[in-house]
Amino acid sequence: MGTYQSDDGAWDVVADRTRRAIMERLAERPQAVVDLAAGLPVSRPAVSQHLKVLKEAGLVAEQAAGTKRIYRLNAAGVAALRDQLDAFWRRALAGYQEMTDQPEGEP
Amino acid sequence: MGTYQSDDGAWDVVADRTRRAIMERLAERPQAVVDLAAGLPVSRPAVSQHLKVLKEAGLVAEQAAGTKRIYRLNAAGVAALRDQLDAFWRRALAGYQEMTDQPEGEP
DNA sequence: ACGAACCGTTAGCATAGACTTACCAAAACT
DNA sequence: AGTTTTGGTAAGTCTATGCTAACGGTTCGT
Repeated sequence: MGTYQSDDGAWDVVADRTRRAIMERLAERPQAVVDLAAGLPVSRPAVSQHLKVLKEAGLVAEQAAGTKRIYRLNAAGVAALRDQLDAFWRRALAGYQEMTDQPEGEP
Repeated sequence: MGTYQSDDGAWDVVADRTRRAIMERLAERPQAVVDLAAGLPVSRPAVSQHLKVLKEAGLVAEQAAGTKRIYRLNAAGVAALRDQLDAFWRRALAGYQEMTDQPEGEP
């Protein structure tokens, strides 16, 4: 009969494989949608939809350049995401840190 | 026409909200299934199914105690998961670290 | 021995969401 | 002006999966 407390929509954004791949490519260098799609196993519209999600989450920023739109990672958004994931680790390992050092899985 | 390279099934495990909640509760203290379900907005079988996933992923370990089964976090598995997520960050921010310091979102 | 508590599993359902196809708009080039 | 390139959006499909309900099994207590 409990409920959740932390509203982490951030996880949903990075939960998707394709979105993570997009982020990695954009980290290497800012790219246009067509360039991203060329390196991914999905169609261009799919990439566009993912970019929309990433943009709404503040993880990427666009910049028009002729007919192309160059997407790049948004430093602030990425940092915020990292914090949110770190927050999970801090909470998930609260009072558990001491055990993490001595890895005792069942042999 | 590209393809993915990193097979990260680890993300799927933590992608679910309920599973993350279970991990956090188990970090506080090892608990039985019924206790976990009492603190979560889902039924007991749902918790059982999530625990199965977590167990197969090596994130939790069970220990029979009478009719109850006490679940606890598995230190080794949790550490491995953390490493896998960190690997994403290292890759996602390769050659991008220098920008992270100067947060310049569009105003 | 009977009942109660705890739990895993199955079947079935329902929703979310990722993808493709198709269409339309805007900018640049010839 | 017409064509090409780029890309956002809409509509529709389909798969994955999280959930509940129902059942059976095991252990403890009386």
